[in-house]
Amino acid sequence: MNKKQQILLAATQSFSRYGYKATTMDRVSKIAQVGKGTIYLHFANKEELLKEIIKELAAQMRLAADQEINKHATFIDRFEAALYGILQFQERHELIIKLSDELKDFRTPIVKKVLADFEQEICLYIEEKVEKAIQKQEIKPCDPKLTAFLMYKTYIHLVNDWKENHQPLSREQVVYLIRFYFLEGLKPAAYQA
Amino acid sequence: MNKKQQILLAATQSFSRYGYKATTMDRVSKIAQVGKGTIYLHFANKEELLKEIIKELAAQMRLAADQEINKHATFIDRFEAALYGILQFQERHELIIKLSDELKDFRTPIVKKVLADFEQEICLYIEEKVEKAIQKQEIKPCDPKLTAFLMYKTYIHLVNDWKENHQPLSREQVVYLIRFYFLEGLKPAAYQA
DNA sequence: CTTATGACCAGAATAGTTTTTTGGTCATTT
DNA sequence: AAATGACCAAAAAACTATTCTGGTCATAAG
Repeated sequence: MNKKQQILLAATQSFSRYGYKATTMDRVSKIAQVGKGTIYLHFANKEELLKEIIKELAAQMRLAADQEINKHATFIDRFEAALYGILQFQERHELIIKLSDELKDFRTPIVKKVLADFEQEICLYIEEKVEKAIQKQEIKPCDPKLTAFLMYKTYIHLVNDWKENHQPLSREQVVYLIRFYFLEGLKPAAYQA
Repeated sequence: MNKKQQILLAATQSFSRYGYKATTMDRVSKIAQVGKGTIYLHFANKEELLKEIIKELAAQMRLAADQEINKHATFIDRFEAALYGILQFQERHELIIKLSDELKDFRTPIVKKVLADFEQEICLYIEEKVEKAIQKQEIKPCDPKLTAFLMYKTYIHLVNDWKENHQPLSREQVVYLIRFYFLEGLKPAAYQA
């Protein structure tokens, strides 16, 4: 029964473990215990299969963040809560990390496009929240698109890039640091006046 | 006469225009109007030639930044001035940009290493300045290494990555934005108390 | 004797060719 | 109507032949 779910699960597994290129449709059908032709009853092609998985992942992250957000009143608390919500997805992130690594080794245009879409999806989400916060005067006026872009990139740097040459940061540290740099700023209180 | 300078100039030119891989030692010797063997009297090999060029570039940037810094009294002014100083290097940056692009297309370990060294060089420089500023209590206490890392990355994002999908930012905008996000923070004045 | 050179060579990169793999189809089965 | 897997064209990989290039060094110039 529900063959489509089996296929999605199998594909997610294989993409996460072996990457896009090294995942064959044959293998997916084997893992899903489904005829290869069956995959094509549900997905137009390999690219669409990956796209759908990523789309679902983005939707789930959005949902997780929104749920956390609703528990808090002030922007700063909501901001931290949303970050926590997203950071819970550790295993799900593995797919994204695997695809990012793949992009460094091979030049697979499909993977590049899918990841770019994912990035834009997340940035748009952050952008929405930033816009609302500006309207409510919970943060200073700023370019929401640019702010979202920098927040996302900073998040990636703290979670992924920093650990390449240094001790990796804990979830708590990441949340603290983003709050510290984006909300508080480095200027000491004495200078504020 | 001063053959070493001729070689450095020729190599810089060719590396900037064609990248590391596509620059042949033959071509460098031709441009420098020097026998190929002569290059090897001054540089151990192709890698060392690039390294030396990058090292000099880093030193020049450091000097430019320091000179600007000395003209200003407060950390914020010095910070902006140093950024301006570095941003003046437009043409010099072309070498770095070319090498960065090359890294995306081919997997040349030497280029990767050289660029990583360059990045670390700049981060170390920023780190020094941040440390001093903390000591003088011109900015809040923070991890200097991490702060330098984020500042550098943010700078690169604003100057390079942002323009891939958006209108490029002017020098003035970049300086303003780094100041805005790193020093001021998004938290509005009302929240400060 | 010191400095400079470019013909030369081994190994790397590239181009060309053959073989294998794989995304996607569709006639057949369930 | 839903599912399958043998099948095929096209892409990737493996292999080979050819060209290119970093680095050397015997020789030349100063």
